[in-house]
Amino acid sequence: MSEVNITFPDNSVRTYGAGVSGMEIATDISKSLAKAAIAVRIDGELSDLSLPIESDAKLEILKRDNEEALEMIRHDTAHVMAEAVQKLFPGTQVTIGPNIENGFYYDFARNEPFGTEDLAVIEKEMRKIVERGDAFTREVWSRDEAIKFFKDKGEMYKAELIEDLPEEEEIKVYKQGEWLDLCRGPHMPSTRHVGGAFKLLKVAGAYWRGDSKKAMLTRIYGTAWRDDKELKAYLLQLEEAEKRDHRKLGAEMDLFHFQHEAQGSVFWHPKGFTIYNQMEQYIRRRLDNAGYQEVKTPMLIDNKLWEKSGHWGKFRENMFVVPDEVPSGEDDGPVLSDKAFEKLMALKPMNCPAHVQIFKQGITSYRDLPIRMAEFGCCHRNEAHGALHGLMRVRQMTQDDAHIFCREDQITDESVAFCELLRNVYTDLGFDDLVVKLALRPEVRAGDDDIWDRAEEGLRAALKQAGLDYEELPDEGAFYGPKIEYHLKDAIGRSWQCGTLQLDFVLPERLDAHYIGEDGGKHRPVMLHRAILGTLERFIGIMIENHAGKLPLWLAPVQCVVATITSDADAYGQKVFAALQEAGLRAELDIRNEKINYKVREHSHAKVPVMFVVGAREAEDGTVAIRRMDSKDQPVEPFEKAIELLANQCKPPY
RNA sequence: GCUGCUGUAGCUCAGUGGUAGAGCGCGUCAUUGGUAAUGACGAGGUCGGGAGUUCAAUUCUCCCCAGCAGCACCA
Repeated sequence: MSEVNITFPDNSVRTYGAGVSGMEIATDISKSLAKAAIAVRIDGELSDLSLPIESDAKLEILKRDNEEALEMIRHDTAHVMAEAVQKLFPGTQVTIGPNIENGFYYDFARNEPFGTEDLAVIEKEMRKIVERGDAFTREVWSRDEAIKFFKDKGEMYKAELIEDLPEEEEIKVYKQGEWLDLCRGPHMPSTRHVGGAFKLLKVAGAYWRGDSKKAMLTRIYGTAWRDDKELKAYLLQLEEAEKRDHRKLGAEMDLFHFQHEAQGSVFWHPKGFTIYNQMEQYIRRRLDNAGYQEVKTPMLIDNKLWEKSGHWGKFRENMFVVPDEVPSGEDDGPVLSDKAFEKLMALKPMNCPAHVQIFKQGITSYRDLPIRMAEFGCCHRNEAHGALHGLMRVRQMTQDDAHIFCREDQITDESVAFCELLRNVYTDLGFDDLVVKLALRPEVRAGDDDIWDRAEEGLRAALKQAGLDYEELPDEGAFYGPKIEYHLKDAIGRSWQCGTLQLDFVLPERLDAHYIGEDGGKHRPVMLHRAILGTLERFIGIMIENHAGKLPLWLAPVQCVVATITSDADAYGQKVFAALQEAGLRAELDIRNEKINYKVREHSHAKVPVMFVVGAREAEDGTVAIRRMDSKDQPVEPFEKAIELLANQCKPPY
């Protein structure tokens, strides 16, 4: 019988008979290891403990405390859930059940969708299956056998999955007792290894293969951990994250609201609009300094321009269309005539075509390029109702938009400059952990490959020079050019695209923009569509969640509250308050007939960063007791000094 | 838009086939209190909208609307 040499992580080598399994090796080393083992890594690849090893290999025995264990626990839990569901709800078809961050889901096809109340029942059944502790055993089937088996069982989705697997792929199924599932593996030794630290979290609809034209399946989300302590910690983290929800904080802090008469559009309250204005002014300073010129263009534009720009063809279903007709003033009868649809206008969903119109006024020389045209453009997009989400996804939005008109040879420099500007802004605003993606040429595209090569290379060079790590997304670019996307995460880990840089060779062509080149002839400029924040709405939403409402001083709607302890200090409080205002700070004076405890509590809840508490002593000495959010310290300083210090700290980062 | 869940006072929520309750908030009065809730009293609700079943609907049924989660789409 031939032998295999097994090399362990500490470089020790043991020799076994060929075909030895990971479990046998673990048992050979120690009983306790065999008990704790959940999988092996053979030459870097995760594998089942039960599979025979036929040749020399590096081997690592994985236990529950390995990083990969969580992945396996979750995946195995998904299998257990699928079995439980099929047992409880016969006729339900299984489809796919991958791991996701912090958990897993499994999509099921069933005529009657699941409700939330089913989760507890399924969970109970799952615990029985775990308790039963059947071994996960692997089998390799022939393709035809597998397809026939699943079709006979009425598992049409599984059969479809197998049919679509590449020819060379082995068809593997994993059994746990009577139940089995098509699966690539690996799995832990038995269902008992799943443990008890799992919880089903929610049900939701999801399209088969992510295609809205295909069937809607029911997805069940769950989470699973090594032990109850980890599970509890995760559930607590979810709860904490919910408290940071910008919609909740927006209401509590009196920043903004939404109502059905204008769904998807923000009613900014004075405090919220203070944040908005500060952000806008900050970006304006940044843009001014970076050589941008600000413009303002119409919101309501004839659809003839949208036809020319291509939006009417490609973006119409996202637009709000308005008839260009004087509505009837009669109380009864139709408001609009039958002919109303003949003359249409649309609320702009983007600013680009309007910017091209400004570019086209007069004659532009190559010497004028690049032209960086900025607008805090108020755009409307007719988003699907289900897409709307607080400030993150709205129907009326203001972009910190700009279009850079330049020559092709300026693309790289302009892109680099933009990436650096964006990085500086994000750093100012406290985002260092952004995710950057580069969306590359899609199948259907305009422009020849040579231009695309240059465009993509230009963006890669820009990202490199800006020192940003990024992920490439093939096929995801816009039809007119590649784009860089900057993503930020909200409190519960949902990722939102904020900044973007898009190269466009198409729109200048469609709208016939040109400049006069060195050679005296007409040339097409290239357009760079770019936004740093993306939209003020979304970015402010992200800011609120990122800071849990405790915004940096320069953005805080109220920077300082002067709170008096007794009415004897009211006059002095007035004086300090006036001095704060004089220093340009956003201040409030609280001389209500309330106890200081009450005032401190209330302003703390309102997330006011600084309170100046004044009583008889302070009035006497000309001082203030400074109380900062989340701090029990109460240093006492002369009020002029305290204000000077605070004014310094309230300066915007740029 | 699709699937599921939810919709009671300004907010957070309880509750019932016989037209409603708590806490916070709000108002009035008293209280002048040293860093996260002073006390008393009071006002406030066509129980999301419409239809149906019923002697009677906030409660049961259906439709609509909105919100939430996810999917699809996207800044």
